[in-house]
Amino acid sequence: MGTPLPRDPIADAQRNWERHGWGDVAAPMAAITAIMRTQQILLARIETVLKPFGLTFARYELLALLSFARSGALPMNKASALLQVHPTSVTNAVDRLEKAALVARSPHPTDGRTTLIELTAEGRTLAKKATAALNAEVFGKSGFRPDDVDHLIRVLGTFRRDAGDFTEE
Amino acid sequence: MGTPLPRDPIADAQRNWERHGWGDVAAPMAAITAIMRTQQILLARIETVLKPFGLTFARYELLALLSFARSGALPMNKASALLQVHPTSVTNAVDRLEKAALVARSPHPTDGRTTLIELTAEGRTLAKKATAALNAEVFGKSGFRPDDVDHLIRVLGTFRRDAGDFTEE
DNA sequence: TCCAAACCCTTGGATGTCCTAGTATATTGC
DNA sequence: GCAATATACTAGGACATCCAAGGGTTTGGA
Repeated sequence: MGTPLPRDPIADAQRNWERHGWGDVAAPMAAITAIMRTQQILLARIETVLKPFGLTFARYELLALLSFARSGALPMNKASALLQVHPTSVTNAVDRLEKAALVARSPHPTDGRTTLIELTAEGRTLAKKATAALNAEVFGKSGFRPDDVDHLIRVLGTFRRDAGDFTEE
Repeated sequence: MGTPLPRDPIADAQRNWERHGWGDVAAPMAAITAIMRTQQILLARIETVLKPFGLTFARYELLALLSFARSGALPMNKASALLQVHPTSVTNAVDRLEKAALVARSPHPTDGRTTLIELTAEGRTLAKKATAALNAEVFGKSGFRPDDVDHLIRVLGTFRRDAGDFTEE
């Protein structure tokens, strides 16, 4: 957003940590801070691409998830688990997507507690277009070298498994 | 975050991308999604550690930044630039920190447009304690292997530089 | 059978981030 | 010197995320 800084603020922070005698954790601190900032940059790029479609990243993720569901519908709690966000965030996203006629709520046939979310034809079309845009403008231009991409997937995959995201492998 | 999933949802998404003929961008998509999720996990850990201090990550970052400033005070716009967040986010954070008597606003001596933020004694003490807690509970237990930490710092550093965060190096 | 515990979704509140103005102060150019 | 432009902060609104709490539904043990 603003002008580029003359120096890397995270490298400066790492030096500050070392200068204060926290050298043993300065590097992980820098790595974690870098992850936070990278996420911010990537999210901004994604939101920029999605804006013309009237979508935010949260809503896009839900549309994309539904578009890959075999039956075309998912229970809210399943979506919450797969997207790894709080159930209330799904409620919020579905409210807005439903208002835009991109998804529809329907009662679960056998479990009265559960609500199913289903893509409308319009929602499926928009998901396809938005995905094409993201692939072309963000994922296809990530700026990461292919080996770095593989390394990120491996390292962050291990981290997420250890953090309790999933148990496989 | 509920129970761990049986399978890695990001690996599943990558397979879905490949199945739909987007194999050329499936890996970057997975890496970027993993960064988003990792950030979410790390932020949750950080917020958990900071909660007993009555701090959020945004407010902690500001306190930490001020505690490293030589003069002990920084203009708001400088803080905004160094933290790489929107000026209104700094206004928001300062409002709350000021209400908690951890920082104080003061007019800039020569530039009437500028407001300086300064740590109070209380703020400086709290920043020190919060940093110690974060070092012990989060940065010291990141779960990343030392070589992976170095790799992350390097790869994400390049990414941030290319994204226009800074110009050095 | 029946009631307590577990589960699912929604509402309301707190935070944070950004954007778009709007106000006030500085700086620049004629 | 004064008007036009630039800069700094704040106000209000849109979104997203989480937590706590509430109401409806199902399940399972006494």
